[in-house]
Amino acid sequence: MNCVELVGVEAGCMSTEAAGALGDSGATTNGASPSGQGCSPYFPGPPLRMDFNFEQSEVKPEFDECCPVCGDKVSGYHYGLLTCESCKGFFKRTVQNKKVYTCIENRNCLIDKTQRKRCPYCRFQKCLKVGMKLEAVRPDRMRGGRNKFGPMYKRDRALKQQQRNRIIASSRAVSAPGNPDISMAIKNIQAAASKSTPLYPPAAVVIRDPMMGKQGPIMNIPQPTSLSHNGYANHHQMQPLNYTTSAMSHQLPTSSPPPPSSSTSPLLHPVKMEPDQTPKLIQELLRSEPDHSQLQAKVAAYLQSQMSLTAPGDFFSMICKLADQTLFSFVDWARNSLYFKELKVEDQMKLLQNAWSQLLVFDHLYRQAHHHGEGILLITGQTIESAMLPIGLAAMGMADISDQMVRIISRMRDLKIDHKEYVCLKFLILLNPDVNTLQDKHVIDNCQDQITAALMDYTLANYQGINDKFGLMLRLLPEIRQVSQRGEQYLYSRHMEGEVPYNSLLMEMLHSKRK
DNA sequence: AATCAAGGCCAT
DNA sequence: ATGGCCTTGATT
Repeated sequence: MNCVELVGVEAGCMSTEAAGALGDSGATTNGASPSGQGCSPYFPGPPLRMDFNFEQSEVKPEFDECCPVCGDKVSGYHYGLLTCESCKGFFKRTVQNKKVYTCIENRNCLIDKTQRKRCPYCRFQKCLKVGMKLEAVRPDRMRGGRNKFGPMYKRDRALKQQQRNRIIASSRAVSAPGNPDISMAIKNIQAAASKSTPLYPPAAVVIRDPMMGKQGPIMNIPQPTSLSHNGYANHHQMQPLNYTTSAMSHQLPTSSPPPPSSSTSPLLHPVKMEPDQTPKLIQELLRSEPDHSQLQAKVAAYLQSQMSLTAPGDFFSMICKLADQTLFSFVDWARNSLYFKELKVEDQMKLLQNAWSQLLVFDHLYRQAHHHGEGILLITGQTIESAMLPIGLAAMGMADISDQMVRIISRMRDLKIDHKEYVCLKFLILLNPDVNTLQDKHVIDNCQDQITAALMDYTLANYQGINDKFGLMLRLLPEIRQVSQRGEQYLYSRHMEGEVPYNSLLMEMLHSKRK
């Protein structure tokens, strides 16, 4: 069919058949190989088999998490929780030798893998903060055996496994034939999700800012915005949503992706250009875009259902829930999109774990770049008053990130990044061949090259007026990455203070950590 | 016998 | 002082 599939077939399916034949003759019955390598089959067809394999390979990967102290790779449970080997040793030495450290700075040093040696004071404080147990260090230094924390470790393991299963279950629900609706999966996961189908958006969706007290709402009902002339425009009529008619009536029927041309092979090397100057590959990529109005309605409905369950004024929790739902939509998009859906599940997981926060940031910034009204535009179509923005972000300790985002938004506006370019960049963020230990790195390399080539052709053909638009666009990506990493760090610190809603895909991703 | 979280060792 | 690897021994 296409390049990706062909590669996949060569690399995987053939060997699978061979393995199957071997299995019958009695070599290794059911995949005695520990972590799905060459013998992990690749099925371009039914996603069910992929999920099956996913479960198999995901039996006990406990240690793919990161150390809550420094972010390094965990080596097991140590003194109460999963930590890395070095923080285990550090904690042991500190307690055994009754060390007393002092901080030369302000007792708030950043502790990560590279800087953990810099300030033992802050490192030890962080150990205690994340919950390492002094009592687990033995006064008598007795070796071996078990301590009273054994059962706790066991419970924690079971809990983590449960969470994984839920994520897997939701993924399966999404990919199950006849049920392409991720919101169903979401509802299964979210314990408190409302059963009713709320109307969108209710007449008075108002979130009050904790900092503002009673002064006023900061989140308003959307007004018809300038969205209609950019890529977010939608060509949709959703009957139940008559509330939005005023906004909808402004929507132009967009240049919907041209009818699926009979030649379904977008991946041929020479970039084919249609009369409208859009490479065929980009047209294919556009087809996996979610319907924006449906997505907007879903997220808004979910958010509304959560309003009553969230403490009034808990601005941060609502934003987390919003991000969580957006994340689900990205996972859904990825799983159904060109290239990605053909990858091995292990690689899919790694790519998503690498890209999730960048996708959230990029999507958010792109939305702002095309929003010319007041305030911040949310995925739900609601806006947050801009007057609140600096205060809100500063209150959340994100003032510096906010500055950087404003600069990126302004550059995106200058570059006039359009929807097709947005889609390409999304793929480029997701299909990052530099992610560690990818099984099919070469395939992803190839995808990256093709999309890059198509994007360059498109941009050169359509934006001759903007000097080096292509290059400048690509240079946005490292900055987006930087913002997303700082965002992750921030989220992690809030999580440690117990302020982030638990059991979310957001947290699952945050903890999945790569490297 | 296997597991795995304690403590110990030692090159860096 | 650090941190990767080794040894130990109660629990399963």
